[in-house]
Amino acid sequence: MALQYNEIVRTGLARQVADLIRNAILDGQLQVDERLPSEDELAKRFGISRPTVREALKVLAAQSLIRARRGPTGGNFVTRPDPEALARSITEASTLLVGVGTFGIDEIVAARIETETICCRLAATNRTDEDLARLQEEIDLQRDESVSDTDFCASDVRFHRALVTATGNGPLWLMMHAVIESFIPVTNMLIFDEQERRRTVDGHASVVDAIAARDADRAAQQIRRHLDGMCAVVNQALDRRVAHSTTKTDTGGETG
Amino acid sequence: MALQYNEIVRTGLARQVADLIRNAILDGQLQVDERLPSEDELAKRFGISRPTVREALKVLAAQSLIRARRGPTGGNFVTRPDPEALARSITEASTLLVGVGTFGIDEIVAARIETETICCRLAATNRTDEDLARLQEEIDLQRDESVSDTDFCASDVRFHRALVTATGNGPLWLMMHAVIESFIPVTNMLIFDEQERRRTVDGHASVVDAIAARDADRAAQQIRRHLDGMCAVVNQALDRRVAHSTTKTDTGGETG
DNA sequence: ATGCTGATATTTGTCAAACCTTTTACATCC
DNA sequence: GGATGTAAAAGGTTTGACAAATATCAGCAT
Repeated sequence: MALQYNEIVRTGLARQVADLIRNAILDGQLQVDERLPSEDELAKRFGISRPTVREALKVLAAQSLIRARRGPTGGNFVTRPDPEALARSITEASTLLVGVGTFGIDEIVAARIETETICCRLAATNRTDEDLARLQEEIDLQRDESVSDTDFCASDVRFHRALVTATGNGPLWLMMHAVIESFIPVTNMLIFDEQERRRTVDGHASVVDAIAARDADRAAQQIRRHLDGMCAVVNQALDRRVAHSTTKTDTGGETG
Repeated sequence: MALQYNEIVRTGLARQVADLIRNAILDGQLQVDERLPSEDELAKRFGISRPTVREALKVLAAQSLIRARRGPTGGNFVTRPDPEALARSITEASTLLVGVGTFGIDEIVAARIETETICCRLAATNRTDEDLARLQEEIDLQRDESVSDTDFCASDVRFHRALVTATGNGPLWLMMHAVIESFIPVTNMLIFDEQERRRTVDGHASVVDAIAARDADRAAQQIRRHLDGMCAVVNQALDRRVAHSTTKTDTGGETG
């Protein structure tokens, strides 16, 4: 028989084991909260050492697919997928992407305008009174001129988060988290000054007014006006930066 | 002095090390493509053993924050964040969320309608000729009645992916990927039959016509009509399912 | 001089066996 | 019966070694 050159496995053992278990979870062969065999057991079954098994399990734990508990009733268990945990990890990774200049500011602003318009429409329709109170709370905080710029920006993020929550739409909430937690700060960082604070909070207030009245069209119109205004300021800031950097080489991140 | 009950460290060593290195990367203390100290070196510096260091590194590698290479010039390197890799991991996690019934079908459909409307508007404005060709290619494939249902659904996913790409907006592309790769299949699975195929491809064709003409409003209107129609079919399917399950207990997933 | 070959050093990958820590369950004692 | 001790089970960590990959460089033949 001619020699078979295929099927030599070059991926690491830990990686293979992690993939096997992950697929078992994704296929539903392992149910939520089900306990995996003990690490010793897994090592024996796969014919590899326990440290290697542990590396594989750590990978899955890092992806929040399993969690470990010690003790006689302990072990590694399949975790129920958690939107919040996923949102956190998306935010983290997305922040990193933004940090290295993967996206252009113009793209980010455009994405914000479009997606947040949606949120306003849906929020106007589906909001509860608690959602409204939550939004108003942030506006009140933002009107307080004694809060620091840092706190103001944090409140800005919370405001937009509350806006998404008010849509009552889980999938949308998940999608928007990356935007809110990583795109908003990068926008704010670029444009922020004293004067902008008043403009920002006024824009927020108009939006909430429309949402309170359950007027989807007006809410959409208001957030659009707010963000278009912000867009203009961003472009000004970018122009200034370009003007300043004409003499020296541009070290800023570029759109990939 | 009264006994201080505060904070004894309960997190594992591997976890702590992973967090330290992760923060160093996120803070920019470790640049992209920079090499970490060797595993032996890290173990010595942190005062822990190498397998523990490796568990920590595996966690970071699982999050695509670092990659390892062997050999004299090898080591663990900070990776450039990759939108594609992030999109894949979001898709995987999102699929799992959908699988355990975290979201209701109604929510998913609503999110699809709103977000894909955006995509159509932007695609109509920003599309290139290649984008258009890509979209048309999938439509031609979908018109072929000899392709299997599985292939048809795969083409459906590719169509919507091409739609997002045509917007030319990176951040939006990232956000939409979760929708496309995990929300579309779950919708299709529910409603699919022979008759739907014709309706679907006709809807797609109308959308592409409008995008070809760079008519944003018509594109938005067409995708909305397409998805509203789909929504109706979904509701019918759900009603049927409810009718069938009135005798037995409902085992379906609920909105969390 | 040039180009291949092979030794070497470095670094990650894997293994084995043990010990430590946490947690539960059960037995024990007052 | 309730507090307390004890054993067992499981993950957490350590140690030390060897295996595999791979860049570098000396050496050799052309």
